[in-house]
Amino acid sequence: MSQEKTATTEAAKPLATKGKKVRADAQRSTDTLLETAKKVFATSGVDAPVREVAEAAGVGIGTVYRNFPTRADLVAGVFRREVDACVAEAAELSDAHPPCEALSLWLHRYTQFIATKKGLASALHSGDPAFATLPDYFRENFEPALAALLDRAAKAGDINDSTDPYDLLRAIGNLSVASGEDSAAHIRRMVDLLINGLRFGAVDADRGMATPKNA
Amino acid sequence: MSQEKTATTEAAKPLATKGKKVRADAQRSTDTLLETAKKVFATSGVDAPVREVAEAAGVGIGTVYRNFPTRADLVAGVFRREVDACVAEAAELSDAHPPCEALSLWLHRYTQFIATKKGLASALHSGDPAFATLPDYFRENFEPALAALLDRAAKAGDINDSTDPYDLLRAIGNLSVASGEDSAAHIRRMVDLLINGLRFGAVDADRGMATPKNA
DNA sequence: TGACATACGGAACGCTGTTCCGTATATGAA
DNA sequence: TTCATATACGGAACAGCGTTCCGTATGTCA
Repeated sequence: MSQEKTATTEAAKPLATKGKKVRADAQRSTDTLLETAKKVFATSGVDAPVREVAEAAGVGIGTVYRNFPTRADLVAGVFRREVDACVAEAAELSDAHPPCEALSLWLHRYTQFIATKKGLASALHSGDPAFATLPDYFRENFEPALAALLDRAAKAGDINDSTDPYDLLRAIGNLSVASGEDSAAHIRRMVDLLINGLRFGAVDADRGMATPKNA
Repeated sequence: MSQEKTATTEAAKPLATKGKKVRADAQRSTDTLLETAKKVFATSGVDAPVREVAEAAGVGIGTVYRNFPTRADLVAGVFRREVDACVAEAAELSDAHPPCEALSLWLHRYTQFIATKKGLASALHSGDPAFATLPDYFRENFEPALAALLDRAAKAGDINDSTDPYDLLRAIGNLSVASGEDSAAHIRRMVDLLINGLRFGAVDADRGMATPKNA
């Protein structure tokens, strides 16, 4: 999404960032690296060699490691940026659509966000310390956003309120790593199935399924 | 599950196996390697070095590569074996329980099967040719098994028949890679939610949800 | 028993991530 | 502006990985 907008997201900081002053060239390197890494990862996958990112960014390998202690830190930095972007869209949709529609719309949008991060899925659970804070970051940003959407829909009587936002976040996130011929359609169907699950027993139940019943 | 039973599953063959005769020691190496690799992967993760498997199996590295052209082939071989085991259980459960119960039971069993293969999830979509046939193998074995379970439950009027077995297989498989503090409970809840989705609009709908509505 | 195809073992290769350190540069004081 | 110094940069070098290669050992069949 978007162009380059000289991204200065504060969340993308991998290092401690302990109040100290950062030299201008270092800051520039960090930004360039995040920007470049995002593209390289999109092109060659998250397994792309660090050297490839370094070369694409026009910096030496030492510079990469000075700004990101570990390869995983670089990956995590890129990830954080994209989380920010997706969360922002949640608020926008919530403002622009009716409760249940906004919920459905964002859930499917979130689905696409995750789909571009299949390679990360396994890394997240690899025990690498650089990824340790990612689940928290993920949750702290996504959960409130989804909670708001769910809340509106529940208050409107469209869904029952027995499902935890974080549960749904994880479930759809996991669902969205699916790939294959018709993965996009598959994911859409499964998310709709989950939404039907939410509507099962709701005040206004049976008002219509999320998608046509038959193929 | 099970002990060692000198496993001779025919499905675990990575090579072409073109009718030719195989020397006894080679056959033994293949079996030992699969057996050992399974344990090593369970202990050190699927990322365990090939050398570690070789050492644990008491063979040289060259032997591993003679029996499994690629590291991925070894991983795939282990995977196939475990698919066989899980599919077998599906039939057993179907014979021993009422339709909807058997379905639910196996779905949760399947969940545990997948949970031990988190590391594989990303590898499957890595484009590695050794994994290319795995999705087919997976589907060819699991789909009929689940289809039978679903069919029984649908005929009993417990669920609607609008959901494709393979869809469900993939969905739950993806759901089951979840990890974290309460991942087991989370997965259980989400599978139940999916099952409720199946029951939404069924002949005997509203006969009771798969799990208590509230926490 | 012998001959030959086959399998075995492990040194060696190329590609990773990562470390190290001499060199270059930004920053703040004079 | 000029200098001193902390900081950042670049890339050679190292360790660990998957994989290849080939001399040696071992089944198999006559």
